[in-house]
Amino acid sequence: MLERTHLNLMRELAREGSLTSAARKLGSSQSALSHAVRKLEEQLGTKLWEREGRSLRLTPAGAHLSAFAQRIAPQFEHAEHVIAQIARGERGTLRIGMECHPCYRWILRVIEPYVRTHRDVDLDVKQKFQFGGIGALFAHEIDMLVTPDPLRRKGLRFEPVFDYEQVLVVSADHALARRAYVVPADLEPQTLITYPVEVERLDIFSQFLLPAGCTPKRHVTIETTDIMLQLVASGRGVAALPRWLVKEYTSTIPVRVVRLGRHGVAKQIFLGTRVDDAAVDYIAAFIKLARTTQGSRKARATRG
Amino acid sequence: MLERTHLNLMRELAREGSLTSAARKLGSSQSALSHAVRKLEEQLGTKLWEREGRSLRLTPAGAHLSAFAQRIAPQFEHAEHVIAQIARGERGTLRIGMECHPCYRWILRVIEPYVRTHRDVDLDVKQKFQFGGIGALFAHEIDMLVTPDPLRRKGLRFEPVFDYEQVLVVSADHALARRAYVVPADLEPQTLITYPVEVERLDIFSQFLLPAGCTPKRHVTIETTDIMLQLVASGRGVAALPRWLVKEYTSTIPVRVVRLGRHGVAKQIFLGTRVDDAAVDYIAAFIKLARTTQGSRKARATRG
DNA sequence: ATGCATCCATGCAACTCATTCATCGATCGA
DNA sequence: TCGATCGATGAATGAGTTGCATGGATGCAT
Repeated sequence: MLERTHLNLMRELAREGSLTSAARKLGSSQSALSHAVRKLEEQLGTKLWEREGRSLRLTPAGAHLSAFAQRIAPQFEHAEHVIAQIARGERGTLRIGMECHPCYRWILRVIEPYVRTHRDVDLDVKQKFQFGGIGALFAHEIDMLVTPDPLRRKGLRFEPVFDYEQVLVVSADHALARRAYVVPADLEPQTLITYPVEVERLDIFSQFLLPAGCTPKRHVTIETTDIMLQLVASGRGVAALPRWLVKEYTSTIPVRVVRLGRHGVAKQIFLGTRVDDAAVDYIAAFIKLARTTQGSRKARATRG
Repeated sequence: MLERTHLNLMRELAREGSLTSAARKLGSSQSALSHAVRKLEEQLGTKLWEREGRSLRLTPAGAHLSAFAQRIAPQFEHAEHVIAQIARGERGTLRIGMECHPCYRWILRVIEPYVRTHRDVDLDVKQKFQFGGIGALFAHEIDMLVTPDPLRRKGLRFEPVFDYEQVLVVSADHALARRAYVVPADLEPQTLITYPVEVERLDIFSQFLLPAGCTPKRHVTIETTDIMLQLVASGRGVAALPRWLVKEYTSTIPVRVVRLGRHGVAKQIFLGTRVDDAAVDYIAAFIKLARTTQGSRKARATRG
């Protein structure tokens, strides 16, 4: 069978033109190479070199094999290099999973500087998981889960990277627009607009309305943040979104934000990873970058 | 060092998902594969597979290596296949060298059907040689020499494949146009047009004029047959060309051909090859095809 | 023409390395 | 809980590779 050693042999022999010098280059003996060529020729059933005086000349079959070696051998070397990089955690694929709509928008702020400094890391962002984000993490379907709901499990690690406040969004001329804060009962006559996910995963329900036993008059769902805010601005309903996310739109869409409850609804974004990957450089680097990115814990601390 | 066996191992292991079944496919034992994986992992300095219950899962490094194997292993198989074809003479590169202008035109007739039946043979036609056609043949610069001047040398074989007659070409209204044949002295008042090669290689000189001690009034050279015949047609001179070659133009250019001497000047085209290559199928096939191609010996024999 | 340096080929001995066998622990399904 | 199956491991075996010594061939220089 054609082996890699044969490729190196053919390549060096073609380059040097003699067994003796090729042997020197390959750190072997002339005899070993002579034996090797002979054996390979027997295996392939054809001469590869024709003895020409006291040097060698490639046969057509040898020329083909030599060209093959010239093309393939460097790929082996490159593959070994890349695998060494992966082994050192300098290169890899970071597959990020999202479990909340606003997370996507936030993670872009981290990804942008990350891809500039980690050119050898391929990024892959997924949003749908058959068995939920945690399951995808366990099944190695993704390497990092961006979520506001950490679920402590053995083998996983969740790191808070971003504190934010979930607020109510209303139109500029809404009756609640000038209130310091709203209470759950204030939302009972309202139409509530949310992303189309299970109610249990909506903070406005799980952390605000349901504990008080309240429900809005109507509940409609919208995929995109843009359109959601357009509807809110036109007075068609109210929504609950991260304060920082709404801030990105207030210059173009006339909406106001109001605190949910006297003390507000505090949220965090967590990055979930497998503890096995704690030593992987480029994953640790992403978490570190996320922590120090604008709008993260640190930035907010200086603001508060 | 990453070897081809490792490629097959990774490929089969990734496909089968278990050492045991991969071992069956590879005709080896589970133990051998286990040892091999372990050793490879030590060499590369990284895990390639993570034990998952009682099956295996690829690590990032393993996934990369597996993808590499998936890409490269088939190329090895293809290379072995091609080399086997070359060994059987079913595939190769036929480098043909030309030593005369009309040869090129004639060889096209042979090449055309040849490339249709020998799709695995690359053809290469060259016309300039540092040390002459014979030298190029010896130096393996070409594999076949098309020439009217065979030079018997040890290690070379020349096969006549085409008989033709060299004739004088004159304009339709030329004084010599109606002669049955011309003698050397007839050309002394003429302007002779030839290809731009050494006089020794021009049959009209070496086989007709020089033996009789004659020279034409003027001697001019032209690269292309087309223009040469145009000049002849306009009465600017006479030329000596193969009869079959002129015949290809007579329907478009008004010229006449006249025999050179009472018995004509007979010529042959030879295919020269190295005797070492006599067993190479596709070279032998070319010679055989050349012999039976229209306008060759056989065809001429039927013509009488 | 002759000697010398250099090249490749080859036989044999030594050794390296991959493979196998036998066995163990772990896991999964019945 | 038992049995089947999977991968891991250690020791022994043997095939295959390597190196040494040597011989024959070739080309260059004297």
